[in-house]
Amino acid sequence: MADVARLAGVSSQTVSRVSNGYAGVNEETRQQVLAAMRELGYRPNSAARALKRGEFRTIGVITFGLSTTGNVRTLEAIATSAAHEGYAVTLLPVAVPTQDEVRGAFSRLGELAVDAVIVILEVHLLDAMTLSLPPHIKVVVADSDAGDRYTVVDTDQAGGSRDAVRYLLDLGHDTVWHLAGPEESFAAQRRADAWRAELTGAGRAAPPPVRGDWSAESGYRAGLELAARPDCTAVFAANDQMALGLLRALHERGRHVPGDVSVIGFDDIPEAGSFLPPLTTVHQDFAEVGRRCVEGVLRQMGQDAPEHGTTLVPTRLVVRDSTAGPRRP
Amino acid sequence: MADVARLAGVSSQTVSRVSNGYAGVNEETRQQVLAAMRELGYRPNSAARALKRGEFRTIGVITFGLSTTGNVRTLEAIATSAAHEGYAVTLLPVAVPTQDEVRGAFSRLGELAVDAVIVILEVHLLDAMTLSLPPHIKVVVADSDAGDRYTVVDTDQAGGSRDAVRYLLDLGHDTVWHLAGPEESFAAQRRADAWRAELTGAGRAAPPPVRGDWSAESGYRAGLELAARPDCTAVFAANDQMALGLLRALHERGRHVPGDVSVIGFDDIPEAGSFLPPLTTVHQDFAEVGRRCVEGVLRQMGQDAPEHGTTLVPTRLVVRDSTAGPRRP
DNA sequence: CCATCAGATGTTTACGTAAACATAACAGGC
DNA sequence: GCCTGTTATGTTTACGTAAACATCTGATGG
Repeated sequence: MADVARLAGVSSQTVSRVSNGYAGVNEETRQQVLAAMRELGYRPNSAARALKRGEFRTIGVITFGLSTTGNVRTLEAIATSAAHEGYAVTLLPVAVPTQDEVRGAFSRLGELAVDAVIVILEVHLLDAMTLSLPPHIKVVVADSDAGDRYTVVDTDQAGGSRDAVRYLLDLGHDTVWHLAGPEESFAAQRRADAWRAELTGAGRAAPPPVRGDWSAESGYRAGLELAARPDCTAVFAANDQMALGLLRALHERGRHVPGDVSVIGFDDIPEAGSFLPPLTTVHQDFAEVGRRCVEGVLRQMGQDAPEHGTTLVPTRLVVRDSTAGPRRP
Repeated sequence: MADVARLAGVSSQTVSRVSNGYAGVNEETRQQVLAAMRELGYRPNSAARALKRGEFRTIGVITFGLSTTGNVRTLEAIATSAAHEGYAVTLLPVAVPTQDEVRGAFSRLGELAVDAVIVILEVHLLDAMTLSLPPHIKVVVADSDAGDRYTVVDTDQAGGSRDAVRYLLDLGHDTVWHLAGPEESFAAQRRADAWRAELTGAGRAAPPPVRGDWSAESGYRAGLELAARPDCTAVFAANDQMALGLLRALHERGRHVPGDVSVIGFDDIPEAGSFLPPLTTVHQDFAEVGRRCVEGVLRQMGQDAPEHGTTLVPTRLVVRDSTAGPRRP
């Protein structure tokens, strides 16, 4: 900066003003400074800036694995929104979802150049580490429940699930089976609860849910069980990957979809429309979730006190070819 | 830091020494300083550190969309390896893959707190922007060709493709059709070239390739074309998503897989084993690619001059149920 | 018994920037 | 003609850290 100032024949402060787009700089001077910057290939040093301004213009994102579609799409939206607001995004991967690992991520975070954090993690992993966060850092939690402690942004898991169940009931099925996600998952929990609530509300008996771990493979195994039950004519799978495995199992066992069994998934991954048959599923607006996370974080940065409360992003049922009315004898 | 020093009754320099794990500090003093740190909730300020040390311990990753499986898995591996080496990862998403967008990302990068960059992008988007990078920043390019200018880490696209084609030929097919990726993609190009080379090498005629855009939907459309050709008994799809669409098209047209048509994909996405039928595919070791990217970047940071040259990560053919010998009349 | 040296700690300084304050030049009003 | 206010620019300082250098203490050996 000093070099630029010297070359342009001005003070370093004027260079700073130009570099920050300050108003009160003579146009002629401004051009000279800009020319000097170009000539010397000047780049403002962001460390010095951060030091001086006391903020990094960076948001940290803690997430467990980028393996699940949802996390990735949310992350992408976060990165895009953040970039749009002039913020960078720093990634904090948590290798294994244990308390220790999460604690480690949070403590690394403590010495990281970050103004705020967005957490995409199951809440039960989050409990212990609240304290270890530097107090001025703002937090938003995605896809979890902690509305009493943090700002939370989440897909309307319950609404989407109820829509799915109701759609199947409206088609004439007596009841709807559920291929649930892993027990530890809050999202899985919510989807299962809503499924049960909707059935109960309609006066139907809820069959025992079958549990998977989100993977297509686990959906296949669960599907083999379900295929063996002739009274199973409709299944609500907690995500599309498991639905894929389910479709394979049903196919192998000669149960036709949607003739014999209707299947609905959750997420609407890009491939869902190319399954055999194309999958009816609950569309999640991950982009919106990401956007609102960034929004929440920025809003908090404008204030002094943290917020709490939950924002729900609505879902939409996408009807394709894996659902039909039951075959009546 | 000054507060900690005061409370512990030492100089700030000693605090710095403790905070950096320097050897020559009396154990007793050390404990006092640590106690003071705890009491005051001291966190080293990373901006000041970066300013003083002249490095950020951060790697930037420029990538177009996180939509494609490969990019994400590579990114994940990069983040994990980097964390392991004490580096953070900053994400620079490129919204639309145009020269302008990429140029924008690179210029944002210029003022970003980053020591090195890993670029996961098709090279043809990269050409113009070489200059705009601050000279001291190290670059590694993944999944692209620029071995003459940068360090490149890539999957052995050619090897994997040749394996796939040879496997199909060995099963007895006369030739292998190709469902190619988009023209602009370097990876697609390489896979197509290798496919053609292997066929030619075996003295077979290469049928005209059908082009998709990586999406399952495009694979479906291409599949409808291929299904109409009775002489098509084996297809090598440039990725698993397109293979999925292809399977659907073949199924709809009553062409049995693998009875009538054999299909091989590329990537080995987690769902590939749950396709109908489970997909034979070329496994890519994304984790290894990511690891080597980080390694390459760190190696360069130890040196003054940039490197160039290409590292290839081998692939592995995973045989499942979508391939078989041709049905001989 | 003193020179020498190693270990432990303190002092000074600089990293690059921008806020706060200071200065200079000039225009307009009385 | 002088005071006031505005605009453009310069000077000083502090952000939090760590390298370089300085100092102090006590031990060792000739």
